[in-house]
Amino acid sequence: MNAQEPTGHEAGTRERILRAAFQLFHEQGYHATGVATILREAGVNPGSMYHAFPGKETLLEHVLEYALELLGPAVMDPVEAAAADPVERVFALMAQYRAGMVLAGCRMGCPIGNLALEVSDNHPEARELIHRNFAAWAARVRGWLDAADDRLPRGLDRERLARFVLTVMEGGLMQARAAGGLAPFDEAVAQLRDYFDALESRARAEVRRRAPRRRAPRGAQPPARRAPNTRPNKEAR
Amino acid sequence: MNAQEPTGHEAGTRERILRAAFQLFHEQGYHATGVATILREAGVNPGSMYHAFPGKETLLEHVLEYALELLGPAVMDPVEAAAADPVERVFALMAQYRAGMVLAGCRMGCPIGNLALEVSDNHPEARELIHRNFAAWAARVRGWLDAADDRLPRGLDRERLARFVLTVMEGGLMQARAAGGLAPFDEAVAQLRDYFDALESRARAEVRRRAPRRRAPRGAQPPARRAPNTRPNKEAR
DNA sequence: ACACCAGTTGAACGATCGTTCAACCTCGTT
DNA sequence: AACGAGGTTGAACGATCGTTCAACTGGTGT
Repeated sequence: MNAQEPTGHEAGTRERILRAAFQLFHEQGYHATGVATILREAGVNPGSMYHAFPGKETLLEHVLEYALELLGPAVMDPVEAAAADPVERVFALMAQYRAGMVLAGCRMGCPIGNLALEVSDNHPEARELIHRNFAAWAARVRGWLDAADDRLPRGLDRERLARFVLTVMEGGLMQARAAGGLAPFDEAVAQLRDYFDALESRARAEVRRRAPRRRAPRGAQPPARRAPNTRPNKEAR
Repeated sequence: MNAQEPTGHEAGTRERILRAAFQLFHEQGYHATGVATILREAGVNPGSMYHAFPGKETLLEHVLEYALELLGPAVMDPVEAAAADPVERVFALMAQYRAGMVLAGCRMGCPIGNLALEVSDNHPEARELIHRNFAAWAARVRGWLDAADDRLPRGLDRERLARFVLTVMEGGLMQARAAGGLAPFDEAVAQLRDYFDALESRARAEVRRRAPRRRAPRGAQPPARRAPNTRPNKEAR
């Protein structure tokens, strides 16, 4: 498709518009961002933009597709590289969003979450794309939870738990922005950690009940216990 | 201060503007709502509005104060009336927000949460008021959790748990709006219920460890156990 | 040399934005 | 009856909104 990958600072018009719009929508929101600002930031004239995109609404949709493409390489891959343990990856992901908030001075938060509350009601196409972003985010987390299968309770709905992780993160970021500080986010993450500890503890109790006194039942392989203090990253708070 | 309480449909200009603005900000967001729309909905002329409020930004602040005043009588009091058990009040509160979403066709969500992500970055006064709304919300929940003292683990930070409840609700509402359906919200609430069950279970285990075999230690009063299936309201999912 | 066309330019458009203000109405007080 | 104060009226303002379009540029195919 693309002749040369425009990874550097020299990118095509379309890409420059998408980047500028993504950043500005994230910083100020969709309605608060004027087309003129996007054009100035991207160094592009109105005609060029309307040659690439039919209008501002369509631009929003393409920005959301752009965010979906970036989700893996820019968000999830670094987290997987930073933490190997599947459960710790969940909290490394939290730490990464936290770091983004610190860099921005406790502003902005999650670009998708912001747009979700601003435009999803009156814009069906955007709503669908936001939903796809959330779904992709949760699917990646769900993969980690599946990898931690043996440390979680048997009947646990891991898909639901993955979405719950997203729930906690978005809710935590919202309160952090309202408070003007990261304390609410850190506390939400700490509470989530407590919940995960409870889940792992419950799973251990299940195993104990299943194999009560080193008398292994039929076909029960040893549960491959890990060191109890396996927490590579420093806890969020 | 007020000669007669304007509870009925005949209210003063100020009140009508506040109501219309509150509803419209909730439905469409702050930037997407034009002053002209507020005026039309409130049946008021621009001069009158600018006689009551210096401008749109100040109006937003007064709307947030208005929401803070309404939080008790319109949100929390009905929940306390609907459920007596302190923990069930938490989930009755969730059910009330859920009912609001159903009435609105899975739109809108929490008025404060929406504004939190839209304006808190570029509007310090509004940010502070949003923070106060969240704090008041969590304080009320915290009161319930304090009342359930004996059913929760000893060292539990109930203030933090109350904010966590808010976190889960806001995150759940966000995903529900993105999905266009209440399933994500219901699942988030179910997951929160699971967490509360784990907490109550942990508390019971603590009590058991403290009083191992009906041999009460010094100064340990019986923990006043409740019936295990005390769940007056039907669960969210 | 010419046609062609994707892409760019920037002035200009009508609509809507939030806001202003001089005139006006409606009271209670004197 | 005269007055002043609190509140209302609605036309109008400049700024900005998202968008259009005729003219132009640079590169490619023939």
